[in-house]
Amino acid sequence: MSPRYVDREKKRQKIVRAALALFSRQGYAATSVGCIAIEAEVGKGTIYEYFSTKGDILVAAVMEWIRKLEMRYLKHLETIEDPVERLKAFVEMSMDLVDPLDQGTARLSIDVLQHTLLQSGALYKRRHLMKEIHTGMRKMVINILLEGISSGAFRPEVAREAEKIAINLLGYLDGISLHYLISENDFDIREQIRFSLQNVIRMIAADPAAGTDSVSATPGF
Amino acid sequence: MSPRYVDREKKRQKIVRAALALFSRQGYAATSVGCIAIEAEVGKGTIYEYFSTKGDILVAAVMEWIRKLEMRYLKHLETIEDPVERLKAFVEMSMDLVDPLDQGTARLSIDVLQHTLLQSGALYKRRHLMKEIHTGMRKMVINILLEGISSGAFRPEVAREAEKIAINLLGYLDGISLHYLISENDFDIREQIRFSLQNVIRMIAADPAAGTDSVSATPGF
DNA sequence: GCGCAAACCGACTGATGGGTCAGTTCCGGC
DNA sequence: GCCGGAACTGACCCATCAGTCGGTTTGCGC
Repeated sequence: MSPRYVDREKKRQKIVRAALALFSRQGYAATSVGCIAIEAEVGKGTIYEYFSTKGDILVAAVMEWIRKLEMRYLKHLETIEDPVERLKAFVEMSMDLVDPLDQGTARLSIDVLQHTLLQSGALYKRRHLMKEIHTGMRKMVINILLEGISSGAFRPEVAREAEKIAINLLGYLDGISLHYLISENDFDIREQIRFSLQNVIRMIAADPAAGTDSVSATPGF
Repeated sequence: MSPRYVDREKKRQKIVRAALALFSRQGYAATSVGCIAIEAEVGKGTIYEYFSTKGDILVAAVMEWIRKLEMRYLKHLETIEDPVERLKAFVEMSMDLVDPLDQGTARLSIDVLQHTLLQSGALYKRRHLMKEIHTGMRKMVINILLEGISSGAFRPEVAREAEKIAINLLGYLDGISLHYLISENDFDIREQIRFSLQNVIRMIAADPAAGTDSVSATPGF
């Protein structure tokens, strides 16, 4: 009575990773459980030893994806001292997700949206997870702002509006990225974001000149 | 030899409307052609007298949806003279699509995104249509800006950046709306947009006081 | 009222794919 | 070496649904 040993957590990971790869390549709907099994090099039945429904695989895959992204953000940001540069870095990382036109990110995002908003979606009953992710990102931005205030880089009054600024910034980044994906190369997303960020920084910076190079008096969003 | 007469265009409309209602209520994937037939009060076979695939129905429904939206925008905007008010009205209309938490709009938008971005999507081969829609909206905003400049409400330098401003504004509106739908009531979208718009207006207005009520010196996005 | 073709219909088909389960393999302990 | 049970497997089951097709209804012209 000593059963065969196997690192279940590791195998689970393998399945999740395979699923994530396929979801981002083909989308959730177009990926069958059989496909995932092949990609993960296990039998289809085995999948169901680790997950009870296809939807559960999606949930696990999405959490894995987000977790990695967050780690990347945090790791990169903590190497940067200057608050203004930090804010720029944050924005740039978001851009990097889509700018070398990466439809994988888009496909994942859209599947997440769909399954969060549809009653029949796999994430619908776990909307709180999505909320928490947003809250996490929001806190990241708020932190940058508050630390910028502490260091004197941003104006103290910013504190009062930090949350609003964060919410708007995150909304903007997602929105412009989506539009970019649809419009393909119709506009230069980096220039758009630079333009926008420049204005944000000019508004929140203690030193009005902080708005980087070529600070024309151009108005902006 | 005189066949039975029927207003094909009208019946087609009926099907499209039924489909649109169901798509916005349940999403495209969860809506079967049989369902559409019932909602439209026709036989399933009849549907295929008017459309050759389910995807074609989606295309028609989306175009109908957008057409109506655009009409509503144009009709409402032309009643407003003042450029600042016009810009505000434009933004407010966008908000009205989601604020009394309307997930129908979201479901439609997401289906559109999905089918535009996925190779297997019904709109993939007609991405140009989606682009054109974006271009149309963009032109609407640019027009407001340019007319505002003509009338002296906005600063002349705005002209140079009008397109960038429009692109960013539209991206922002879509993004913040999506976040709002996911976060449910986590933030006050109207306040967020008011905050953002206030700053935009302050930047582009010729008269710095145009930024409406309570123009604190708060920075913003 | 009759002929005819357009319009309509819903039962049927074929394919797809999520989920199951009976059987097999594997491994550690004795 | 053989027992037990966990781990694994893929053929199978079954629900769903897009799309088809043979048959029916409708209403205009004569």
